[in-house]
Amino acid sequence: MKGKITIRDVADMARVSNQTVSRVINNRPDVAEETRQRVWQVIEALNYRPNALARSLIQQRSLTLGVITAGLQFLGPSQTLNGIIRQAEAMGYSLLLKELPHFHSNHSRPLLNTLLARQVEGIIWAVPEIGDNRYPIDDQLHQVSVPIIYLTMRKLPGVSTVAVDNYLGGRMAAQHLIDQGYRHIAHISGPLDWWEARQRQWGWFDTLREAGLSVSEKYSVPGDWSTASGAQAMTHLIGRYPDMDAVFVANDQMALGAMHAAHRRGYRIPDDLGVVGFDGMPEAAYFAPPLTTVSQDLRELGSTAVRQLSHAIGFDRPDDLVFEPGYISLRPELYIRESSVPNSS
Amino acid sequence: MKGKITIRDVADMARVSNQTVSRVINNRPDVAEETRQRVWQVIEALNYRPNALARSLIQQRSLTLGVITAGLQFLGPSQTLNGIIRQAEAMGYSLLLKELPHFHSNHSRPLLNTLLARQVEGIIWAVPEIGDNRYPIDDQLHQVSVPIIYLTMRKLPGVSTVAVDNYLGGRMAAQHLIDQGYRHIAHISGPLDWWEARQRQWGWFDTLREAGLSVSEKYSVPGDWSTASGAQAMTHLIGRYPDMDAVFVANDQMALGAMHAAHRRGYRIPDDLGVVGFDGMPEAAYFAPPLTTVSQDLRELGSTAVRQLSHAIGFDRPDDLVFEPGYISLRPELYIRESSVPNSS
DNA sequence: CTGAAAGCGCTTACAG
DNA sequence: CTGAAAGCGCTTACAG
Repeated sequence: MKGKITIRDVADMARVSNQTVSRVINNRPDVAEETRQRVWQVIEALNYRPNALARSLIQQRSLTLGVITAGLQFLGPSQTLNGIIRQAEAMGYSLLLKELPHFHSNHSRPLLNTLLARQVEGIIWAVPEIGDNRYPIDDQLHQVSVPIIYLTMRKLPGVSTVAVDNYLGGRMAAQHLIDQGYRHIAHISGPLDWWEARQRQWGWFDTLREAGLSVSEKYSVPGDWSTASGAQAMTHLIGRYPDMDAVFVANDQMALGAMHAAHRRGYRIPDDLGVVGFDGMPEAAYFAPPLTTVSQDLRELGSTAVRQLSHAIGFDRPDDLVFEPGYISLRPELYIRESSVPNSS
Repeated sequence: MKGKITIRDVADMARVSNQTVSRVINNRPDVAEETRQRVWQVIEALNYRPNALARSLIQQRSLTLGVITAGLQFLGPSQTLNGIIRQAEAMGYSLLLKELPHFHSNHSRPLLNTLLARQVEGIIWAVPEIGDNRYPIDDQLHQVSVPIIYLTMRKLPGVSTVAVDNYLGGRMAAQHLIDQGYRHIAHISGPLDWWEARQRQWGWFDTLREAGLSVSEKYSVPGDWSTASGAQAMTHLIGRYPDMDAVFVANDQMALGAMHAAHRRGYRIPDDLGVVGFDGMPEAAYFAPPLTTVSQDLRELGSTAVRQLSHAIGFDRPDDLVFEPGYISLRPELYIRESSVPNSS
């Protein structure tokens, strides 16, 4: 460790007091031009960098946001983080990042405490709602003195949440398959302790039922989001549901596995079997065949969360405005490709 | 903002001095058991959380690492970040995350300054080396008072770097295709201003030349890493290199696009055309056909970087040991699948 | 236009 | 075992 240069060193060398240096680095107007110049020269000569910790301490403002994420090795969480960090930098916030050891972890307390100890001005809880992994947070929510924005979970009163409308996405997928003439539409879901997985499943279920098509929970087989599990689920479905002529798969990766397994069993896609995925990963346009998918804009999800959080923090908000917690729902979009458009139709 | 509880509030309420509270929260032994209990009770009652900023200021220790990344929306950077954060949390470090607006950006200076102002103890430069995007950092390296670990770039004296051996990976891919009996092996590279792309290309080139096979820069077409560009590059190659019987593609996503385009042009994979990718993304095992690929462990890359950085910082290092900057090379691994194993061989 | 004093919320010697 | 004093590196009133 080299001895750090402090504001005192600059002040001494420029023969002014430290608060004149402070005025210079904060671009205050009330400094003689000649003094300003001299101070800047010393700052550059010494390569002085003001200590942001000291500044935060006195200003009671850290300009830092905390993010708690999970499963960063997967596409979704990292897309979301990408959106968060972009928007945060654009708004002048730094990001303190924490990751849960795994999706189901309910050891979020120490992570939350670390963030709060470091005086973050707000927190984004970017962990999908799975089972009761959110309870520890709800539990201590009333003890947390900074605003929290939740991502991707169900509506709760008094809580700010941003989420993609997964139920609508499920409906869009199912409706599209119906429109294309498919009548026996199965589902490969995500793990059913995931809120997102259940929403997509319900969208599929409700749409089929409302259309008067035969539908049953038996026609829905869960995977674990992985390509391998999609292949396995498809094999189960083939055994269980011989009439099946289409399948809505809850993410693109499982859809890839499902198409792979169906192909090996002699199904031609889309003629024997229509397939729709979920997520809109760019590679899906190059699967064999190109995959129809319900696209969700997770980067938009992330940046929306940061904007909401900034409002909730309120430094940029007029004093007479009050932040109202609310639920923001993002609309997914259907990308239609070969996998769901039979040649005969 | 609720009025924050400070150590003074706890001290007053527990009728002790603030340094006794300090002793309790830092688990110092020299506190009477009865006092300790009383203080803890007050801490819990007031839900007191020590301010980490104040602590860092006096202890001259932030327990924070800075990470500069780019392109988090892509698989590679987010895998690497995943490895970094895991290891950082395991070692008790928090992470301050910054992202360059795009890969080529050379506006890294403000990001670096923000990190240093916040007193990070070390920095991981997790940006691939592209063109001269590293120069701004090299430029001010001598002014930076904390250790930096670079990821994924060429060897430089006096600089600590961790990288996958991309040259070796290129060699492994080419050698494997030769071993499988292919003789006219083309290459789809990444953008050639990327160091990684050039390394993989050279590995391919050298291996073919050493094997006495015909090889030329003309047989190498660059893509931009995207699936779409892989398809396009393959179309070019088909026109340019009619004898081609195999291709080494510099990442799995372009390999997907390349297989897609080749398939449309009537090539059967692997019999008419052998294909090897790079990265080892899990989905590659489910491509049509399953893709042989050179796998790189980017999470290992990230965690290795954190371990190195921790050594360089030196709080856990005996005083008589000196940290020697060095170059750590990670070995990739070949996953052999259908796309490169002709049925006739 | 500039500086002496006080303080943000902690920890580190130093007394007793 | 416990507390009064000093200080980490800044900024914020307050004088002049």
